[in-house]
Amino acid sequence: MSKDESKSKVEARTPRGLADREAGELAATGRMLDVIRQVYELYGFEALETPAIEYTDALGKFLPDQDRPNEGVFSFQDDDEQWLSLRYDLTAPLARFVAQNFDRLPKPYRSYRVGPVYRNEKPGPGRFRQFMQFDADTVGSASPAADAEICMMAADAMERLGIARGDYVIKINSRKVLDGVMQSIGLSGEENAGRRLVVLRAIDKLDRLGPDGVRQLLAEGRKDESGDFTKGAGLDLPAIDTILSFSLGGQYRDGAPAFDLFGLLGKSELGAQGAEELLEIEDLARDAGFGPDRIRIDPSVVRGLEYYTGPVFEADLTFETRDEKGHPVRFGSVGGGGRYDGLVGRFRPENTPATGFSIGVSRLFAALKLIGSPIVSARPHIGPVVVLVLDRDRLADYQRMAAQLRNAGVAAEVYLGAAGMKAQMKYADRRNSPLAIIQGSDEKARGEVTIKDLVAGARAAANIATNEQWKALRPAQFAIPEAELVDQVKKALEEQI
RNA sequence: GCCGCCAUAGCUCAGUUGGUUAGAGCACCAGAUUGUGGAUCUGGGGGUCCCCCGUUCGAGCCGGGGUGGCGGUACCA
Repeated sequence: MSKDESKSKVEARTPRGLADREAGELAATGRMLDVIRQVYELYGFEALETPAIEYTDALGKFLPDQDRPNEGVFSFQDDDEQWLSLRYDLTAPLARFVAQNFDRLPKPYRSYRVGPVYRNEKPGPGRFRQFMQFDADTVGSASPAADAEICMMAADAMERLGIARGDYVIKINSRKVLDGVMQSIGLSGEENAGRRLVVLRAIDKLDRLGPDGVRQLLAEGRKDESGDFTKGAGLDLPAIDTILSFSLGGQYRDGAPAFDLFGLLGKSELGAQGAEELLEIEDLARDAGFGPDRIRIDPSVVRGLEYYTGPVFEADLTFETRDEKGHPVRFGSVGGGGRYDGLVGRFRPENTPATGFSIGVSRLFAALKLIGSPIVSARPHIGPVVVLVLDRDRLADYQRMAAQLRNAGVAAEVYLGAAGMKAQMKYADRRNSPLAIIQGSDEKARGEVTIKDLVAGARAAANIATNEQWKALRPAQFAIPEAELVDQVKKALEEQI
């Protein structure tokens, strides 16, 4: 290759924030998704798939500036000049689908969907620009029973995935209650919308920053250890105490909240209504056997800020793990959701109530790995049986052997290439093949085939010290009559398990 | 977005005050071994020292700017 050519070669690389996933992880993820799917279908939810690309306005985003993609969203223009975007969640496309097919769908419409979503933002540890979500939603029911059902389903899914009771909790809160609390400290009305956002964000950080950090964020602001300053909400002391006592009051005594929900919300009709809905969800769950060890009210849950209108949920893993510095740290959220009564209404004359829950698939996957759930345990991917090519002019015979094995349901391939036998064995090894099929001229003359058990062979190799021994032993291989190939291969495969 | 750290072979890293043709281990390929995965030995392939500009007789090394990666923080539908 000339220098010029090497200079013009393309560098093989993945775009930042995107990753390849290989056979082992795909299989493990697939098993995990199957378990969730089974749970959701038990609850009567049906599958739905929508495209990864939607019209930008259907996703609820404003049009991007000319030739500049919208903040956080991958967007581009179709040849009819309409703006398209890659979906950034699975809820907005569902709202579009329901609105488009409103008359023929049963109401309430229960459905689930799983797939990649895309966000055009800075990737971070465990954060990618393409990642998988698993959503379930009920559209067309305003009843707290629909919310309770979603929460119970999420709890069941956690347990079926091998997360022990007590190691997870579905926390519920209500946007109405949060708004009610803010009304009670005088933060109502349009003019305070910005400060309400700051307060909500501050509450959301209770987990990570603790009460003191949140106190700073509710007051003037907080400087983090990198020196960056986050401007606070500028509340006065009594208001801060109200927010904190509310948010911290989540501990339970004898199954009842340890704080006076209604007392606090006495001044707010909206807040009282939200609280009643929350208690009803909790009652419904409890009657169905889901106690506060699994589903409980937690006033510190905030979730996203954009479209939730009532109850919000969060699936939290409560067991402790250790970060790279050895500090104990809780795993935290693996999913969340809530009621979004306004989303479908963007497309239709009247609002349609809806509630849903979304699982962050890769985060949950990481959690299952951490607790050693067998569902995601790494099982080495078993490759095909490899038929070695010793005599180049007998390729047809080797192909016939592989075909016989495949017809009997055994994954098999003929070695492709002109390499020597040693290289072929190395190849089979790298493929993690269970068996190699060998028929050179010696075997052919006797009407035989040699089957080499690569798993047993590897085990035997560990005890062989010298090259002479290695040569002499030829471990874990045996000759069989050619006609018995399929039966003997199947037998050898069964013995490996 | 803001703050910090880093960038030399596929991977992990050496590389002297700035001085010839930039090295090691691992990995990869081949031979030793007529037809056998491991071990051992021998050999081989593989580099825009992230990019550009500058300083210098001379830059992997010094200076400026950029890009990329990592970490923190903010945002998170």
